Amino acid sequence: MPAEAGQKADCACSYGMKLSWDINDPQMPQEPAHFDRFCEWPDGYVRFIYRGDEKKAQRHLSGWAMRNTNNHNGHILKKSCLGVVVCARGCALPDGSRLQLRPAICDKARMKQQKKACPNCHAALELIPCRGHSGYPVTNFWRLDGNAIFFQAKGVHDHPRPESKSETEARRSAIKRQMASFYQPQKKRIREPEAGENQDDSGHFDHIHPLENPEEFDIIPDPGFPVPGQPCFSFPNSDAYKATCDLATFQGDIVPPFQKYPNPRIYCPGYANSSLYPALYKDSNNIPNDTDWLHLNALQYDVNSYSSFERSCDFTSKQHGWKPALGKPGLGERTDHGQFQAVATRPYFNPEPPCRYLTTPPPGPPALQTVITTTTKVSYQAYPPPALKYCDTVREVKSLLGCNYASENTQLSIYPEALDLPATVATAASPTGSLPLKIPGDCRAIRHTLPFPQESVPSRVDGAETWDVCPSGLGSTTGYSDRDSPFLSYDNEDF
DNA sequence: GCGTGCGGGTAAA
DNA sequence: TTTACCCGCACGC
Repeated sequence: MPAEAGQKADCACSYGMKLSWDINDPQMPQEPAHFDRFCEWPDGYVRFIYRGDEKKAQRHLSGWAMRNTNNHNGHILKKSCLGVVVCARGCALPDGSRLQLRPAICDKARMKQQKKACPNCHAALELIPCRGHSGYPVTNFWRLDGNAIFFQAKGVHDHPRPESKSETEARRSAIKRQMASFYQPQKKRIREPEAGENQDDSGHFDHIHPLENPEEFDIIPDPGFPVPGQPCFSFPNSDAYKATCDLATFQGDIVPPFQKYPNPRIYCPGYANSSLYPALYKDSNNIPNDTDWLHLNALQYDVNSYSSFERSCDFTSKQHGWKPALGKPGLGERTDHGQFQAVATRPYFNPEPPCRYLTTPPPGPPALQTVITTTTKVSYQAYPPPALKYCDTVREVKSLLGCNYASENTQLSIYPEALDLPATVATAASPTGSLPLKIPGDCRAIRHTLPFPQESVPSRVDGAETWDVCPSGLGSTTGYSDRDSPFLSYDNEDF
């Protein structure tokens, strides 16, 4: 374990974070001596430098459902997170996990996707928008410069991980294969006398009732919170697989009778009157009025990934007192800690971790003007490099995290400079060094590492946007998929 | 059909 | 001016 932890610790401090640069810089680090391993699930204010021949980096891949965002900058590709699609009821799957689908990137496809029913409870699906960056979606920036691909993420995903792209693609391809192979015998049976007993649609479901839990076939079982004993599914019976596949596929085309529910308050009782509902919640007035809903989802959020840190350090978070928040919608704590904008605008998750350390919540929309989130026609200005390196104090936090490495096969990149709460003014990360870069909610939101008993306030370094908790590299890329193995299943392609 | 990248355009702050 | 976001288009798989 020590060796493993050490390896992860080495990866934790990405090379990109060691160097001081910002995606908006007019001049990027030239010919980096090292490159980072590709991180499929970047989270937090992280930066990576990938090799120019890194295929995944070239494709700007991400486990998160990122869509292209026009920043009117041809040199820097900006992508924003779409969030995750979940069951509106927050139904629990047999394994205790939650439905966490990957939002379709295409707007049209996404709208279509949201009209589908939960494969588990047939309730409506809901898109949980990402609000991890001061109330706005987490943004990722890609920039090709020389022989390196620079990546910078801004924001902390405040939602569970969706199904990764690779998983989605694998599942879709599997579905196609299975569909092709399944319908052949199906047609044969229809022609056979004994097969004509029930061939209509309703009968179809009756046939496959034992498998009417297609949630097993399209589930992200809590990516950051592996359920012991059921990391993946085993289906010795391939026929059952096929049947379920078809079922799920058909279900996906069924418009549920209760496609939407009429009570938006269920999303966030504390912010029911908020006019800051995400744009993607244009139809948020159709939310299931299910008293369990909020609890379930709050629980899900706590259990899953209410932040990158929990995702990577979930066990640690419990060990250090976050678990009591489980199941608590957090209204009281919201009151105690104020309304964190990023959370207040998105009522889905328990905002406790991000809020816990907020002191003066913004009464209204976040001070976005002080947060550089895009690269729109950036007016470049030279700025002095930071005096300190990012990882100077990493060791300290690493020690804090030492107890949680076993929690997940992901790596942690902790950049404690951002843990410095008072240091909400950063200069290094800003392309304009002379311009104080205030990091309002988003920076504070990631200070959820502070509950550690060994809590210490690392000396401020620089670059408030450099705090990083990233299940990066092989840990997330391989371990996550392998662990969860949701794509091993067969499910509705529409999901 | 969908993902992806690009770019025009608009609204809000 | 900055930023987010909508939309359409083209291209590739």
